[in-house]
Amino acid sequence: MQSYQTPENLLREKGMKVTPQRLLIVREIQDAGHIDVDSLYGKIREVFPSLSLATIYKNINALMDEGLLREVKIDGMKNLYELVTKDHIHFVCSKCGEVSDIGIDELEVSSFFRKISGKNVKDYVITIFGEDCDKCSSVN
Amino acid sequence: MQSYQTPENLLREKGMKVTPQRLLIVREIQDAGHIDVDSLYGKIREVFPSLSLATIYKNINALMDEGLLREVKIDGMKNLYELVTKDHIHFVCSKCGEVSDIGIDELEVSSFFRKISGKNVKDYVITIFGEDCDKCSSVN
DNA sequence: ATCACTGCAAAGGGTTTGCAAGTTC
DNA sequence: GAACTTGCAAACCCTTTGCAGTGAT
Repeated sequence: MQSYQTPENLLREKGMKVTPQRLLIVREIQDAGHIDVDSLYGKIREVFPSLSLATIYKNINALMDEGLLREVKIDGMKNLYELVTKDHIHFVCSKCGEVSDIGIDELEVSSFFRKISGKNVKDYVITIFGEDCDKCSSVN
Repeated sequence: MQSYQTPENLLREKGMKVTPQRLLIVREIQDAGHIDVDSLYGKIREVFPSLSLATIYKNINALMDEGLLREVKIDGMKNLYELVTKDHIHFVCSKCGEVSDIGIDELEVSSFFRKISGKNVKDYVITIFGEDCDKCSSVN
């Protein structure tokens, strides 16, 4: 299963060269779950101070071209990036802005939307907002 | 109901000055349903050739600040803008890129997502993709 | 040895800002 | 007449591109 691949294998399977910079970029995205360009840049520079923003962008684009990475657009936030994994939707905490994945049953969701829209739903992008995020709740 | 207000009244209710440029901007967005900045700029310039892009942006931001306008972010498309109306989700045709509104029952959708996520869903942004759009289908 | 990647600097595209002139209320 | 809006130009992101040098396979 793709989700359990090491970053290195993910890259090799796509025929991408495994450079230390690229490997760390993938690892940091994996660790973060969802991350924006600047935060990623900051983290990578702790290890490779000479790394340039252009390299971040080139890698993000290369990884998206290979289908390993996905862009996540949420209102009022910078674009985030996440590794492509099996079906999930995004939950965003209105208090702290934390984005987390919620695993779903793809067919259940498709058929729900087919029912209410009358359309043959091939794909969907769903973000739900609420205030009961794990992080905030645990701080109460 | 807000949805049936004239553009002029929408602006007055928010205490915004009703200039000819602004009025036309609101009308064009209303007509288009969903429109990107450049298309809007093109349309407005047919009537006001001297209108500047900065004015488009200032108005978009002012209208969003007043809660009259909403930004619609869809992968692979320029940002679109739509007047804020009652609950709907977006259907995007994978063939032609047409974006259309699908009216929904807000409570039904909330409770569906509460059920599958275990979260107290306060809001959501949903885009569904398919190939059976009205425009494409009618051309078959 | 080849092809791809990195890093730098410059260019590009989209959006915002400051200010003077004009408009709405 | 006060407050706001427009239009222009300049400034500001954020992102991409070109190219020379470096590194992976």
